[in-house]
Amino acid sequence: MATAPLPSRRRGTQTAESILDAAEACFARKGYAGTTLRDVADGVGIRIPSLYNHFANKEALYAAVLERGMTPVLEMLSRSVQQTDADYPAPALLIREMMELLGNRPNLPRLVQYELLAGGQHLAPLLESWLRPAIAQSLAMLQSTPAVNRWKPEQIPYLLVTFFNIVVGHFTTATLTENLTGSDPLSPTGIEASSAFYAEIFESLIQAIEPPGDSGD
Amino acid sequence: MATAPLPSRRRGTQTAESILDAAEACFARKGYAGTTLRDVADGVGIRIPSLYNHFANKEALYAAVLERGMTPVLEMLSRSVQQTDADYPAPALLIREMMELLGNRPNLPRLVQYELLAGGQHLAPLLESWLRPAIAQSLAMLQSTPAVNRWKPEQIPYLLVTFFNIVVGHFTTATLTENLTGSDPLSPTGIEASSAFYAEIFESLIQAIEPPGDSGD
Amino acid sequence: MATAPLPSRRRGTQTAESILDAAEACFARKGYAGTTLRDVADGVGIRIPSLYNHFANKEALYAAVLERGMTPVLEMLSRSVQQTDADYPAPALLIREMMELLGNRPNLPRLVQYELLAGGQHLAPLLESWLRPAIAQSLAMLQSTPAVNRWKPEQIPYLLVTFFNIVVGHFTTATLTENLTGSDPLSPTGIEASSAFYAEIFESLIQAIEPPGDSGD
Amino acid sequence: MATAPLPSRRRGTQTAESILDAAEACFARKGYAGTTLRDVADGVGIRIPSLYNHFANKEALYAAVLERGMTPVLEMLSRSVQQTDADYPAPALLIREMMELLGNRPNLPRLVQYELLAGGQHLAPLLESWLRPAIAQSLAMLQSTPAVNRWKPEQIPYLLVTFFNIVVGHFTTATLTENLTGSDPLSPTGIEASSAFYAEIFESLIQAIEPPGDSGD
DNA sequence: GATGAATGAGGATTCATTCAT
DNA sequence: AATGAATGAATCCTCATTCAT
Repeated sequence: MATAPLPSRRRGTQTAESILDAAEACFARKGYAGTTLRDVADGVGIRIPSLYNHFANKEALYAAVLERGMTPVLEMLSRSVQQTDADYPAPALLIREMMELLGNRPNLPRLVQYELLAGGQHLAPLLESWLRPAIAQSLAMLQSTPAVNRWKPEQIPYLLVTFFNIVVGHFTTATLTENLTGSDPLSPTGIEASSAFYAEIFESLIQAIEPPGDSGD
Repeated sequence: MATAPLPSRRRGTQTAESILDAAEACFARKGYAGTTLRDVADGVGIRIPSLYNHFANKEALYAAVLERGMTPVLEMLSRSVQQTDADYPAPALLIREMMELLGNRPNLPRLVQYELLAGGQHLAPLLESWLRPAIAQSLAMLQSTPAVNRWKPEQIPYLLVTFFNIVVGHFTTATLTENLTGSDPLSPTGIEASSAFYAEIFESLIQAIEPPGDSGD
Repeated sequence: MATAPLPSRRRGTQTAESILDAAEACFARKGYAGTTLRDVADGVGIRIPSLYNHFANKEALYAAVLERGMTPVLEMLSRSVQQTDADYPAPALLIREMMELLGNRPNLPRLVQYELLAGGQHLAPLLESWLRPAIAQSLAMLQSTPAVNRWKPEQIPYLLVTFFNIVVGHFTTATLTENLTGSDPLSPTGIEASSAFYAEIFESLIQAIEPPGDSGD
Repeated sequence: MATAPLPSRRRGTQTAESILDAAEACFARKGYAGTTLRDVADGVGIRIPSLYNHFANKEALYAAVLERGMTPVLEMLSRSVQQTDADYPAPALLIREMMELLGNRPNLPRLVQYELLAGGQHLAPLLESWLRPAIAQSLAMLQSTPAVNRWKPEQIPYLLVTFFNIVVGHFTTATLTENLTGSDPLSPTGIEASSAFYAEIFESLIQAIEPPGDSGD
């Protein structure tokens, strides 16, 4: 009875959600220009004009996909940054969490990569409200680690970008990687192994460097 | 005088080259689906049908762009790998060389990224003949470094992918990076600085790790 | 009032029918290759893309035209054949009926002739389900006429083809004929006169032949 | 030595002839609209612009094909008509000769059929100078046969058209016929058999009709 | 909320033709 | 005589969008 007619508000919302699902898959797979509203409508099982009952146009649909997809990512980022109070393993932990999140939503990194290639115009507003402060704090955090004696301050942003590229690239180069290793880097196992690997790299990079001349080789 | 009459055959070849130039820029900027033959033709300054005097269709043009663009990269890779006989700093050197090459052809990494997102179907044949053996030797090379005691054999491919992502990502996230740092990462200075940075990271990662403590576990 | 709002579904169906009408005229006049979708759209009074709301593509439109046009012809043929039980004047009657039918749909013979010249690929499926059995029975019928002592069994199919050619050719050579006779062979009068003529020819050909040596020539 | 370099005049003529050959095949197979200059050039083994060294344009090429093809047919017709002085079996003989000629040039009937469907505009000038008088005499000839008591004068032209359709149709319905009989109606055997068949029909039709039983009408 | 129908704009591709070489 | 290159015009078709139902 509770599920019977479904308050039409809810049903509408559900349709919109289905559209977002289908659209996310399409945009992630083929990019904005490569995706047609027919692709999306077919994915939902409705006709094209129905899409316009839920989204103003293709552009708005794309923006909605991006926003819905980015929200959990940005939330995690800001949350992770705010708990800097914890001792220090946050960075590596963040990478693991991010990898896990993206592993469950593998469309997102592709979406982001396409968006970046396209100029990132749609990402800007989202980043403006979320990532900006997150990055600021992230920088602060990084500067409080031992790495501070290793990397010059102006290199810190590059360190961030580097890890962004590693993590996002993990998903966008999946076919290539699979071709190389023979195992699927997007499978739970692959995600697990590689997130450990990336975390280790990260930790290694924020270690203080051995003062050269010590016991060295 | 040297350029005066231009042995007619030459003119055709030059047109084809101009088309490749324009097409490379378009495909790199907007991807395959987002690029219009009108875009390309306008870039060359000819009419659309003229494109068909030089390339069978959009697809063939794209393939030609990719091949022409990838050739120097693949050549460098294979060359670099073959000179493994040299002592050992090859890896870091390779990164610097690659960054320099890509810095002069910033379309290439974008082209590759778009292509990877699209499934890499067109990259496959190119990689098959060049990168495959290069990678094999590259693995061998890596395994002859001190890192061998640090990374498990099955992690080595991931190390490669990681650096691929770092280097390619440097170019595809350029706008984002610029937004973050305020300076253009694609300028000669930016390329110089970041290639040093990435090389340092790389060297750091293939260092033998300090046995934590000393006698280790 | 009867034509006022038109139950929307009806409107679509009617458009499709108008398209078929226009397309039939075009294809009959200029053949498949010579017909452009612009011709058809102009004939209907709609824009070209609207055609695609009703037919998948030019090819499908052509197939639909052919099928719609051939159906009454094939139905008549099979009907006519089935009533073979009647005494015997069926053949001549069939020719008259066919001439009358085609006289009212003079596009059809031209359509068929164009199609045959093109290889008859689209006619095959239609003929397969209708004409095949019809021809079988037609042969049986012919063999039960006095002509049986005149034409060898293997000539019977040629007799059929001959009449096919006479009837179809009547329409496709109309301009030539008119040029020759000065009167329109496609006018009701022309159809009437020539169908009598062809029927007489047919009857004459299925008469038993005079045993040569009778009353001489 | 006589065949060595081939006086360039001759060579040019030969190319033109090759073009006509290829064009004839193309036009016969696919009609005017369905034939592209690329088809023709490919058939000859030259490039498209070279066609223009021999024929002003597609239209002129088509006219030349038609004229070259029709000439022997029209010559035979006029020759055949002129020898009416011979007793009388001319008609049946004409059919046999025509079938033999067309059997060796099976492109011609298809060419003519396409041309008729297209309106016969290009055939008109040819017919004007040849067929017109031929037909006049042909009518006279027919009227001097026993059939004169059978067919009304105004039916005579239809008799001619009928045989035109039978003969031309034999070639244009070849695929259909083959499908029906299992043997190729365009093979030497098929031509031989069917031309005998058509001749017999013709003779039968120009016989005086047997006054059915009584003393006639 | 859903959809059949219509359409302006545009997209890849073909075609006949021209021209310089 | 032959042809590579260029191109205006057209062709088939797709796309995003609108609107009446």
